[in-house]
Amino acid sequence: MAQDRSPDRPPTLEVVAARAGVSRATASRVLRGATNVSEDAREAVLQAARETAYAPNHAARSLVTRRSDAIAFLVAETEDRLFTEPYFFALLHAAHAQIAAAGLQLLFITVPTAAEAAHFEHYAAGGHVDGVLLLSLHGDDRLQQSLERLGVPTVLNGRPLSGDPSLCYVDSDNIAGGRAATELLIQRGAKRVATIAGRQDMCAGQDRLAGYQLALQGFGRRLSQRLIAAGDFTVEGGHRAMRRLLAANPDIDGVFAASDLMAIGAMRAIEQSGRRVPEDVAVVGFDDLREAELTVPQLTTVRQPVADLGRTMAQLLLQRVAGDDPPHATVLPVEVVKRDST
Amino acid sequence: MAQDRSPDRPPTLEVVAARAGVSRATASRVLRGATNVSEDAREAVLQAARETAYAPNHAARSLVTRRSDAIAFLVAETEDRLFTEPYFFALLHAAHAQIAAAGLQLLFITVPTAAEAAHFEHYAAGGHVDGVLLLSLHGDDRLQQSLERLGVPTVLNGRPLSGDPSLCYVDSDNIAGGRAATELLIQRGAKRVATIAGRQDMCAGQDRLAGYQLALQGFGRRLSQRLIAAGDFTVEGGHRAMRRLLAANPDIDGVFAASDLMAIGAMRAIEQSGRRVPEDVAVVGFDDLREAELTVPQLTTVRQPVADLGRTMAQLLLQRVAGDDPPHATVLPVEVVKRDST
DNA sequence: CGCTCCCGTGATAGCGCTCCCATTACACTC
DNA sequence: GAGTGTAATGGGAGCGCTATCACGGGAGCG
Repeated sequence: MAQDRSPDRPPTLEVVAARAGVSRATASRVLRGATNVSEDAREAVLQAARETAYAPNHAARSLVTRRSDAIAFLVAETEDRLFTEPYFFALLHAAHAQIAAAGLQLLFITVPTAAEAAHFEHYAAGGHVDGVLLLSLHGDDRLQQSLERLGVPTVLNGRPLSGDPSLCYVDSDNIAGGRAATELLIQRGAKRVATIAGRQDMCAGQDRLAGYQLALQGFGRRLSQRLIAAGDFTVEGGHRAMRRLLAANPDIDGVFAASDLMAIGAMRAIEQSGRRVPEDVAVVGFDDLREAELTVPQLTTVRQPVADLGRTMAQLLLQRVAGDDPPHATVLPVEVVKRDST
Repeated sequence: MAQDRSPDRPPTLEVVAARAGVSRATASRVLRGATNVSEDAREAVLQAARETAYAPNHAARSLVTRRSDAIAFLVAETEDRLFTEPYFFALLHAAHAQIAAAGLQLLFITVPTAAEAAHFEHYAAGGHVDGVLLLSLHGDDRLQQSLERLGVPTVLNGRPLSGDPSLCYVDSDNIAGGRAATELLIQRGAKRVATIAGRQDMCAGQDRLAGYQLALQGFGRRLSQRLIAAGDFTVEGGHRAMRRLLAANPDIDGVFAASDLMAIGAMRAIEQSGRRVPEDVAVVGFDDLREAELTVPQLTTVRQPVADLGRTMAQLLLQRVAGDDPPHATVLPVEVVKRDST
């Protein structure tokens, strides 16, 4: 029965079972870690598997169990900028560690266009993934909604823009971050605190602005539209926004920028206007990029728990794949990193 | 025959074939794009597939074809630092685009420990991946050698340290880059050009140093060990190395740092010594990180063709998976980006 | 007109695994 | 000693697909 197979074919369960002197069914039970197997049989099978360097055929298993044991890490984003951000690679790393520890595979997939998103939906509907970790800067959740409807559990990074409470997501506490950053400026004595807001089509941009406003209200200050400049999360955008702010309000002495890159642009504009950071204008950023330590003066900023974010997303997804129903909204705390720009 | 199946099961080939009024075999031929199918049959099948939203079952196909249609993106690296580098995410992105265009899946896998590497080997031996894109900063090629022996084609990012000519790799032209950087310094009038070398257990570090030496020789200058400082690719390492260099050779007027981060540290040390960049000491880095544009003065550096690297790796691997035998060594040109530090 | 040739097609045998069910062996009870 | 229960095992069907082979029928040939 344990006759040799065609050349170079990996050993099958059949071979292992024969070698161990048991049936295929028993060998399968052992290798799956099922109960109801005698100690003798277990050891014999394990040894036979070791000797033959047996590796279960994933396709065959998947065919019958109807599980793929694969999770998709889906990047639904057109911007190439994404791929120059260490943030996402760190997220991927942390998520992968969890997924791998659970014995699943991680498929990396990008769907830059709507057509490709539709194709993925189709693919997922075919049962090729057990779940999806979704990355979409814009919190666009149409794809997530479709996937959930198809019965594919998903977890989103960031709050869904639609606010659909049935969707599962993990986010940094952008509101608390914006608030803490602004409060720090006020506590350090800033009288007139402006903000450079991020893109308002992203929930991170919205929330950080909301945090800024909450902080001002908390200190009983009036909100002024003149102290809010629109930015786009880039260095240039921050630079332009700061110039506009200073032109309209020369007495500004504190700025919360909704990203480090914008903060860097803002610091440049402040210095070009003849003012000093932090003596004349204090600056706080958001993200804690590596760049934040390289600026002169070093940038005070808000650090996101990136690894935690990835880990949590993966854990929630694994729970959902297993049939649990964990909380849908998870918001992780951020941390203010005080450096020299305040 | 086209009877309904159990609830919520995706449609099978059987269903599509019945709907199109042909046999499973013919439907399979159409969907695989095989020839020898009449135009009528083709259209009928295609339409039936569209109507039923048919998605082929990957596991079933894989089981019989003995191909997984999956490529592993394997990160064999312990350093978490890796995951804060935009370099690798950009590489992953470019490689993925190629792989996806060829209709294959990309598995993201990290093997930080030897045990996990062994486990992956085992897994790969089971025929679960058709090929491997290998990332190992240290050019450690034992894993690559094992995989090739198992019949799993691999392509490495970076030159294998062992120099084994049977291994397939893609690398930036670090030697030419180091040479061009050093030559630029000389052409701009530097008389005494030092280098801060990268880690010598990585081929990138070795090659960039070799390029520096070639440039000096090309200009008929004597090589001096006193002008070579050991660095570790970090800001702090660059800072320390530069201090040592200046202490031993106060007349240095040009420095090639084998990474931008080290160049940033070096610039800081130069300024702390009371010298100016570039008037007293010109500086060139390597990598063209985003940080290079943010320094004051902006850093002249050597840009690697990251996207090209990823794309080329994927293309070569796909060729190898298809049975071709493309050239084993591919070295892509780098480009000097001139800014204000020279 | 009979022959070969070949194109398009359908029937069918698995790929390697899990799962359901039947069977065995061996206590234990009355 | 016959009946009942339980734990361990084996037999076999079948997951959805591809690949091999055999077959029917029309074109081309002598």
